Amino acid sequence: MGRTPCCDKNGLKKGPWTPEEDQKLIQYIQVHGPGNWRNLPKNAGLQRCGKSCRLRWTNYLRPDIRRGRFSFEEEETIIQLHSVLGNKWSAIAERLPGRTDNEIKNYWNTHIRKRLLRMGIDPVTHSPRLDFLDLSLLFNSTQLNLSGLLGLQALVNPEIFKLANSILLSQTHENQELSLQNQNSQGPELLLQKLQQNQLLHNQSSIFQHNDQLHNQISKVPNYTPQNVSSSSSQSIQGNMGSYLMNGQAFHENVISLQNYSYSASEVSENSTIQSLNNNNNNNNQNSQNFSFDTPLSGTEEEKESYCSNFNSFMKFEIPESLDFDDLL
DNA sequence: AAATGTGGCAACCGCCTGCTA
DNA sequence: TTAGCAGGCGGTTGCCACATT
Repeated sequence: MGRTPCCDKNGLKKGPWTPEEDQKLIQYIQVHGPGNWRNLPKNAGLQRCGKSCRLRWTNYLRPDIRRGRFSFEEEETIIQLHSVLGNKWSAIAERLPGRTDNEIKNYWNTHIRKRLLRMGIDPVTHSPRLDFLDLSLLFNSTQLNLSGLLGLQALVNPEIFKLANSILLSQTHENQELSLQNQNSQGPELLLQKLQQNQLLHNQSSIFQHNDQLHNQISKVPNYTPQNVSSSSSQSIQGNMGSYLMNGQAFHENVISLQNYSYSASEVSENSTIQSLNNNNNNNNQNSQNFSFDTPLSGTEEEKESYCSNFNSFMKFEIPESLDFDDLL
């Protein structure tokens, strides 16, 4: 009838391991090898549960464990794998030699997750967050094409948004040089000039900023009135901008520097389960017709964090190829 | 200098799956 | 056949160190 219990939990020690206990465990496994965790504590002279021994060995004492700071490559790998596998830490750990699932899980929760949030990326869906953004402003813009631009790159690049905003303000003041009638063909050039003038292209570390800052800036854009949004025109501008930004810089058009880092809303389930990556942009038009923008301005933190999955197909977002997360902080 | 807050991480908890007696 | 355990896994907790007030 079944196996006998692995251990009698009464009287067994819990809590942090002492160096002496570590030494006993190491010495025993060096002689007998890992495994048979049920009998290991007794044989090794440890007052620990076999489960605790296994955990200590696999997460800390194993000789092949790499300690220390995660490299950028490791971070990138983790993000990529997480976008595919979700919280399957053991599966992710298999692809990161020397790293344990526990270590990766901790690193995700304490570093990467927070950084993604600061960057305006939902760590669950790996899509942009617009938590506090009043999206109606974007859709109601009189500056159709520019608003499309704002809704794309600018959502993760407040500097570009500032620039676009300044253009709008210029137009408001009847600055003919920045006539928005020419935005489709000349807007990107003007933007580029502005960008270069402001040396924005040389300030990679300022690319991502907090959403509330973005929201504040959007609020400054004057005189919005309703107008349809053409995703194709948005794509056009985005493409141009992508080209400009890519020119000698660290952006990839069509996203995905942390490779294939682009999703569409239709492929993100309601419970934020990651279902796929590597989506092309063909779904953008149809997806943009099916949105429900119930901005959770008064929702819980979790709701706010998971919000935005519906917004993905409206926009692409980009991550600098050589982005160093630490530089963003 | 002390109190309080925050972040990082090791370890535990509880559930699930597969195995075994 | 099946009850029940071992091992594995993800989520969570709690301690400690450091930062801030």
